[in-house]
This record gives sequence, structure tokens and C-alpha cells, in this order.
Amino acid sequence: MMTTSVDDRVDSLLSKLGSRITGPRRRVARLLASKQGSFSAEALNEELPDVGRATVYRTLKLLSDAGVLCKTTLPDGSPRYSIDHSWHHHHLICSSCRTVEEFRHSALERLLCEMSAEIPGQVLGHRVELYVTCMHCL
Amino acid sequence: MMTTSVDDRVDSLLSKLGSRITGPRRRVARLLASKQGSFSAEALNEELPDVGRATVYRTLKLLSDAGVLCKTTLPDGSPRYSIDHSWHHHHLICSSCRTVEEFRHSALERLLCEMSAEIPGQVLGHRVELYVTCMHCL
DNA sequence: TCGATCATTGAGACGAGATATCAAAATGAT
DNA sequence: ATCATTTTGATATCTCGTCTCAATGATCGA
Repeated sequence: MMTTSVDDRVDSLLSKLGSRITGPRRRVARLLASKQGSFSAEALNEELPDVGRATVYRTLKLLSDAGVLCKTTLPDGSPRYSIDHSWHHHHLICSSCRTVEEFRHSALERLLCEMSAEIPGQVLGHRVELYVTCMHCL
Repeated sequence: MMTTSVDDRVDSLLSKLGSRITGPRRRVARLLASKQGSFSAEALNEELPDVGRATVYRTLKLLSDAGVLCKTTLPDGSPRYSIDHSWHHHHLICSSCRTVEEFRHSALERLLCEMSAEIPGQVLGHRVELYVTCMHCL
């Protein structure tokens, strides 16, 4: 097994951030590692009855700021988290099952980059979301 | 003056929608007409102490559904409303002053339309947001 | 113009998602 | 092992809304 354990990766991330390695943070991270697709903070919270609500939210924020997680807002305004696979990407959001998927599109990036030059002020970043009915729901 | 009064326009919109023309709805609409840029529902509510909270939110929803208003979510998740100038558009959001501005870009639309063909599932719509520091804040 | 009907209102309860407070517990540098 | 500093979690609080329901008021037909 060449695979580093989840705990090892979390430990090194946390120390890189200058944050302490604690039990609750590991428990949140382990649960995240077992997830795929998108999930709500509240769902995680319910799956971790022995970790305080505030700590779940704090850890989610910590990991989002660190770029490990990605926070998206569904069209109705409800927030979803997903693992950030660490390249710049955008989201396909299924209006039916509310699943969030990543996608990348180089032509789109290029165009957005070109557009930035035309826009007054300084462009800091962008977000693109496509609302779809996914194959599974069709 | 060729200008139709706000009340007249609101009246005709409401009857087109099959909704009743009421005092509270007029008061909300008048305030909206005096606004420029983006605003939060709560701010409107505070400026209309004689209109019930529920009614403010209901009217905002009514007008959003009717396409008169446009609801956006700032990166931090807080919602903003703005007058929808009634063509498909996207948003420039100033990260500093949180102002929301509309923009249109035909090449971007064309590309997004082309992309829809490549994407598995059925594309229903899209949203593009550019985060900027606006001229005013620079 | 007058009622009858039915949409609308507003006070307040409720709910989701999230942050603030603060005493107690855990971490980790020494 | 010590101790300053972080972190935790119970709870209160906040924001943005929706729901309920009795009272009100707009509209339409006679």
C-alpha cells in the first residue's frame, strides 16, 4: 500500500496551516474522506453526534479556506460542500437530485480570461454554474 | 412628461399576473423604483415599517418570479436583490463594496450554448459571476 | 352601489444554516 | 510535567425566510 492514511494527510495539512491536530477535526476529516458528491453541513453534523455543531462548521470553514473543500450555493440558496479536486473548475448542478459535479472547460477559461481585460475594475475571480437535469434523472 | 408613473406600471404588471393591486404592494414597488444597485430584503423591510415582514418577502418573491427583480447570492452566501433589466445577463460583484452590476457578453453566451451540447444530461440554464474590485473601490 | 367571495395582510411562531460567547478541556512547546 | 494558547461544545443569537391563521380589503356580479 502506497496510500497515505487519511489521518496522516489531515495531520500534515493542519500543521501546514498552523492549526492543532485534534480528535474532532480528525473525525470530521475522516467522514469527509468517505464522502463523494456534495453534501450539506447539517447532514455531516447529524452523522457526527459526538462532535459539536460549532466545531463541524468551524472545520468545514477551515478546510474550505484551505482549499480542501469547495462551497457552492444551489439556485434556491442552500449551501453545499464538496471535495475540491484542487484544480480550478466549475459546477454542473442537477436541478432534480441537487447533485453537484465538477467540470473544466479550457475554452471557457480562455474566454473569461480575455473578458477580464475588457471589464472596468480589477477582476479577482469568477464562478460558472450550469443547471442541468443529469443523465441519472432523465 | 411621457413617463408612466410607477403606480401605473405596477398596476398593469399585477393585473397581468392576475394578482390584486394593494397598498402594501405599491409601497414596496415604490421603494424598489427609488433604488439603484443591489439591496438586501432585510434593508427594504426596515425602510418599510408599516408593511409586514412577510409581505415584503412575499412581494419580493412575486416580483422575482415575474422577472422584475433578480436575486443573486454573494460569495459569502448572503442574498441580494436588484432590478432586472429584463434581458439575460450575468453579474459583476464587487468583493469590496458588495455592489452587484449586470453585464452581458454575446461571445460568452455563444460559448455556453455550444458547451451545452457537449454536456451529458439536459442543460436548463447557467449562471456566471465575476468577482471584481470595482473602479469606485480601487 | 352593495354584498359575497376570495386573495392578501400582518403578527408571530417556526426552521435552516450559520456565527458568537465563554467556561472547560485538550494540545504541544519547553 | 508545566503552562500558555487553542480548541471545544452547549447554548444563545443572528439572518433570511416560510407558515399559520384570523382579520382585512380588493374585485366582480347583480
